[in-house]
Amino acid sequence: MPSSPRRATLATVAASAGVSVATVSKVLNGRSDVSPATRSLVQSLLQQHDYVAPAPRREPPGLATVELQFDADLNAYSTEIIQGAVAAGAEAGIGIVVSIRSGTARTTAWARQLVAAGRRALIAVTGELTSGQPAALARARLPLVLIDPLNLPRTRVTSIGSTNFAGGLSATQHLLSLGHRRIAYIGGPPAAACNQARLHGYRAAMEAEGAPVLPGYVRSGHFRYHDGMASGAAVLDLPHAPTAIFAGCDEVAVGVMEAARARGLRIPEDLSIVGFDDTQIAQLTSPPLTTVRQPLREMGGVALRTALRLAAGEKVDSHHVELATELVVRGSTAPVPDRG
Amino acid sequence: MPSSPRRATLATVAASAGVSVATVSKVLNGRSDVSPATRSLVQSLLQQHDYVAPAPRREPPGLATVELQFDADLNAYSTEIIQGAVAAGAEAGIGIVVSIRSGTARTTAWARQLVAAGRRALIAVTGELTSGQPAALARARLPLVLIDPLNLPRTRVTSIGSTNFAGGLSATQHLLSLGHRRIAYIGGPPAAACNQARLHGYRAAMEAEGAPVLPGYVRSGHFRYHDGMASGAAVLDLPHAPTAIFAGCDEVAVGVMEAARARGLRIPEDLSIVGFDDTQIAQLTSPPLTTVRQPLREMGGVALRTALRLAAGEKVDSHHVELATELVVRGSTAPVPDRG
DNA sequence: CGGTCATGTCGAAAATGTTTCGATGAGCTG
DNA sequence: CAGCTCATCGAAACATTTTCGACATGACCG
Repeated sequence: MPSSPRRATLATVAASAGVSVATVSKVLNGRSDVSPATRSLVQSLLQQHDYVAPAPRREPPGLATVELQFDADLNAYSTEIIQGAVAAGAEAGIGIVVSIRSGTARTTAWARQLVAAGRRALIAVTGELTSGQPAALARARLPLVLIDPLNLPRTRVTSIGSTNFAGGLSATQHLLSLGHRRIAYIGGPPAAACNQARLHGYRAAMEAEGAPVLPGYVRSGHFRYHDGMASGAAVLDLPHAPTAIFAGCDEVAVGVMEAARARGLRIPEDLSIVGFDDTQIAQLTSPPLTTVRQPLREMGGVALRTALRLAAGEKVDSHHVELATELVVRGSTAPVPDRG
Repeated sequence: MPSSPRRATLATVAASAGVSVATVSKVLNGRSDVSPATRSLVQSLLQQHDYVAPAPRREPPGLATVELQFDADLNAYSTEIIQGAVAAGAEAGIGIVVSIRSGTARTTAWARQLVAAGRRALIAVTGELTSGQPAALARARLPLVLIDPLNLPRTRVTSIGSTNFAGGLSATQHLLSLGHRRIAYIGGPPAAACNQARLHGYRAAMEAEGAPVLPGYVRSGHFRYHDGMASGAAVLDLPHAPTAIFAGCDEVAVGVMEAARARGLRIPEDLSIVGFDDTQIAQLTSPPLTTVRQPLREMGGVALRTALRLAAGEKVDSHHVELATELVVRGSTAPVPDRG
């Protein structure tokens, strides 16, 4: 059949099917008043004629969305990221779709579905990527931005983080400057890049000061309250217990606080604690938590803007951006007690 | 202006603007061959006539979305709601777009924009509605579900809450059963329906037990840490200070805890505290907070499913649904100290 | 058996919105 | 002033959806 110069319309299909235009329209819209026989006839002819919906109507102004995906249940950290992304999205007229990663079946199909649903980009927070996923997303033309990725795959992906090394350094220096020498580090997953950087910052500060990292002083686990409590208990029960603990995140710090209280230790008189993140809970503890502020809202905002630039086809300046951390001194740190 | 029985069409607007249908169509589609004067004239008339795009065409294949709007910065409470809505959305194949309410300019235009962007419904959390807003949303055919609304407008809107009265009752009864008689209530905004219900539950329990509500024992403010600390301080400095405090939410409870600690009071030995919500922070305090669990995740999920039913044109069983609250006893409450 | 009624299919015509293309007139140029 | 260009606008053609009535069919009833 000679390809007609003009695109097929309902009229074309209707004529070749021997039905009215209205009937073809009904088939397209899944109306009920079409007999199954007619329906399937029309459908096959629609395919034969390569019928495609006409004029993609008015592109609605606010349709664009970006998917913000978390790896696990939301917590205080997630909340700050969401807040930042939502605020930046509002400025750009972009909606933020929050999702929680579940058993990822087929990445390729999933990515295509997201694109079809209008997502302009995907921001994955603290996620673990298999090596094939960036490729699948690229095939679907879905830009990817990572926030605090657990692992960095070999392929070039864009990621946002903060100066974890500097943060770990300054937290530890703060404790050292208060006279502490026996300082422990209770961190997160050993494989996580951000955890490693914080740990190295801690080690660097200790080494520079000539303070020894005693055996059992470096712990890992998850960035969760219960891990903090368990690791805190273990460290405090050491024969040479520390006088200060640097926790890998605020939630862990709160767990450490609880372990300390259970042992009758006063904070900060008997034990100093520094957290990391400066989420809302850092201000709710008693005493308020000294912590390394990670600009989580800004990170959410930067991730969104970066994602939009990628979606617009622009090049980004750098594959990895780190925002500055900052030590926030509150009430959970004090000079080392007289008798260590 | 009398609402016409039929929806406004391009022809309606064109007639009232004194231009052709084609011109109005061009304005809608942002074509260039319309003079600025005509364009703005038509645009204002489009608004006046509440023109909404007709037949939502064959729906795009992708996932539909529902807007989840918060009234202020996100906190632990918001996080639970988001989590519940996202989980329920994943099951239904619906994306959750989180947004934070900002200076709402023109509700009507905003609602239309949401519809155009593919939102199936709007869930507003703890928001304050002006009386015109439900009408504007209805005109745009955007179903509305409220979670814990501050005020209920006269018009019928669908809302989700929890049994605040029963929660206030059981929290207070718990304290009474521990022997407390001097119990204060530190709540949220006086006008908020949920706050009033909790307060009345408190009063009912006190009255049933014959325990007097002493002067100054009922405080209001916002549901925030600092309000809790300020009101807690005020109550604890009364000549007849309470032996127990029922706080209107967990964050306020944490503020009260801090005020108590600043006065050298031990919790729970010297002062019992009960919170409300059972957000994540209730488990992070020291001691862990006794609180009234509000099923926030379930509320988020129910709100989403209700919104989807409304969007599908189904009737909902009831305009207001309340999920059950439940007292969760942890470590912040204890029998009244020997010498009241 | 004939009449009536409900139901399922279908299309003509009306409605709605978009696009094309020619008409109009203002402003500019020579 | 003739002639040209260009922005603006609407009539008409188009594409699609919706409404409503027509028709056939079969069930049910007297």
